[in-house]
Amino acid sequence: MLNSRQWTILEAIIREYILTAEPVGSRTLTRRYDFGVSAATVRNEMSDLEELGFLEQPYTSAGRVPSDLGYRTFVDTILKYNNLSGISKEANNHFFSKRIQIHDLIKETTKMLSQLTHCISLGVAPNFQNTIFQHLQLIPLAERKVIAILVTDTGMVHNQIFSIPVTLERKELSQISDFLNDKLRGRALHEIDTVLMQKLEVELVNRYDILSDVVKALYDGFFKEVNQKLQETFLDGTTYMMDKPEFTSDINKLKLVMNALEQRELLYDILKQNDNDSKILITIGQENSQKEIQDCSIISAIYTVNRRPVGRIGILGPTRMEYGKIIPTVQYVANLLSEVLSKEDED
Amino acid sequence: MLNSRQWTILEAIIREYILTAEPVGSRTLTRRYDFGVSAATVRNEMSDLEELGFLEQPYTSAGRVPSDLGYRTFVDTILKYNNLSGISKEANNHFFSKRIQIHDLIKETTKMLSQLTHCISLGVAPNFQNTIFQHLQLIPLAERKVIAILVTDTGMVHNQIFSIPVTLERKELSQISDFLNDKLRGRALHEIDTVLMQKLEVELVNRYDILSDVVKALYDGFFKEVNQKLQETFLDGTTYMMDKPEFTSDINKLKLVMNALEQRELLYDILKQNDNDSKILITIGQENSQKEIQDCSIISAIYTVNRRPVGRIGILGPTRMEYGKIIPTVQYVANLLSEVLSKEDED
DNA sequence: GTTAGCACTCAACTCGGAAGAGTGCTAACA
DNA sequence: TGTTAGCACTCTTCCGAGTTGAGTGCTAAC
Repeated sequence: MLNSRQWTILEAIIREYILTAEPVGSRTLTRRYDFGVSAATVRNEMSDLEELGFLEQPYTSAGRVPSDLGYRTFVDTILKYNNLSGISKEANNHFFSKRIQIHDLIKETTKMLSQLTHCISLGVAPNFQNTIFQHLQLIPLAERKVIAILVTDTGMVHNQIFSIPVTLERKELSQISDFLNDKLRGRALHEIDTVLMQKLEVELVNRYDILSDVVKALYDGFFKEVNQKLQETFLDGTTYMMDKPEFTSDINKLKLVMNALEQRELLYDILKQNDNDSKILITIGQENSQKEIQDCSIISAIYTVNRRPVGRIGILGPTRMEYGKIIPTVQYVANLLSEVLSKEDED
Repeated sequence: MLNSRQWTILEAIIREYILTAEPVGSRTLTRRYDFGVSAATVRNEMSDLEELGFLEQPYTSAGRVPSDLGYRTFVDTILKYNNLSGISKEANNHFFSKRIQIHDLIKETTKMLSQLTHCISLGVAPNFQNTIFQHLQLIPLAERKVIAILVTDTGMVHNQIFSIPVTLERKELSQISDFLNDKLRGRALHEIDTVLMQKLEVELVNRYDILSDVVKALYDGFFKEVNQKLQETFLDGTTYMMDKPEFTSDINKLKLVMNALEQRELLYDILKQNDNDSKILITIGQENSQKEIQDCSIISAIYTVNRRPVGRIGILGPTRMEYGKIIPTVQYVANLLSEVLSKEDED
């Protein structure tokens, strides 16, 4: 589609614009890059590239700016030829050495990611639907209040407080825990559905009195599909955006983006979208379905626990970003996180 | 110190400035308020008020702006005469009805607070040093890994994963849990100090082998003073600041403030400072020890669990803020939170 | 196909003047 | 003696005109 010279020029324009955030003109470009042709020729090529949709002109007689399509082809190319400049090795495992709680771990990881990329970092806690039931413990908390603690194979700990119609002794609760542990240990959480729970409920009621409530509460709290929506999301590095010219000029743009991100559901959708196998996911500008962030690009990567994909971590920044550096950084950090999460069991 | 007319004028200036964010001059003031004297007289009074330090002049021949001292006296007066205009009753218990997890509860509460006040809201999770040990449960997680779950009287659940030199069976861990529960139930967490733990350790070692590690890990994880520093802090509504003229004009100011608040320690210090009995704490401008936020005021209130103060929740905004409305709102929300936290045990 | 040259465009900057809000001072008044 | 009207002065803000400079598109020549 594009000849080699057009490629060269397009790439140069994008690199230049990423650096300066200023529309780039034919003159400046030929001064800094040697294409073996004059500015006039470059001018003609740029005109063609605009016609083809790779470039845009903010106004007549301004320089050119890459369009979403321009960025997209740029990104596809560097991904294809793996033309990714090495990432800064600032990312160090030291971060991870002490932390063990998943919650804090993801929090710290997103923080690190924003520090490395100078973008807003996003993260979502592991989807525990894919993890495996290991142990359940019911503990009386107060009159008719029980806390249920669920431990999964990945070392994640969830707890849920709920009310039951009668007060139960520690011992009775233990018996129920034991019963459930017996039946459920080793199962993936998503296997634990209504059918299975109802079956258990029936068995239980034969043994204990009014305890369908317990089972119901557990099901609602831990296993129900809907709960995925409630999964915790993380956000960090918003202040970095205040250094980006695209936002400093118009604080309202930034406000829109921030407001959008503060809605947990939206953030969750962003990180959940297209949750397919593609390890790294890049959406540029208008490719994002959310209007508010159509001036931004998102780069996210899957992280895994014991090779099972359980969540995403990534960054959001202006479409003008250093894709060549940021993409491998996101990938690297996601890998790091996967390693730490999978290693948990050793040591 | 100030005569009645000076008070009236000072108050009018502050109200006017809070509303408009513009320096207020004698002319505009007399047009909108009737002091029974002319603009010239007001001018003289304003001059005096400036001399006394209650007002400031951005530049010669501009209007006057309240100084920190001005705001301070204003706030003290409305506090003294309880001249607080009622808060919007938007704050509804509905928010609270479903949530039970403390973590989420504080999160939602801070969110609500920022929505009500249109300021950045701050919160710190309950200080569990003041809460009472209720139940400890040790559960094996994996080879040589144990998870400890601590439930306190306020319904807070803490968990901590740690390694031990040998692998222990569920039963053995249960025995240790039982032993510790027996010894520690009913004690306030801050009572559980090195001395007590060492005593227990000695007893334990007589019964089980190498288990001083367990005790040590528990101590480090739950009871050590230092852990207070790690207490979770919450922050919400930062986007509201982007509507305030004092920040939109200079985005760097906002960046400084945000950067400061993103440091957990600093935020923690802010909410911990002067953690005395004064239920509501107001620091205005330079009264804040942190340089970055000396253009801001902080209003925070203690929240309690069963009448024991355990944390603070509050807001941060530009010194020019609607003290008359915000102070009672913060107070109200803190009370609401206290109620919910204390009620937990019923229902 | 490439290039040099030229006319044209448009944002960004600068400068000066006018407007407007405000002050401080002085002199008169009750 | 406190209050007020008037006036000169100050300083920011706004606006418009002129200038600059980077950039484009077109044309004609190589």
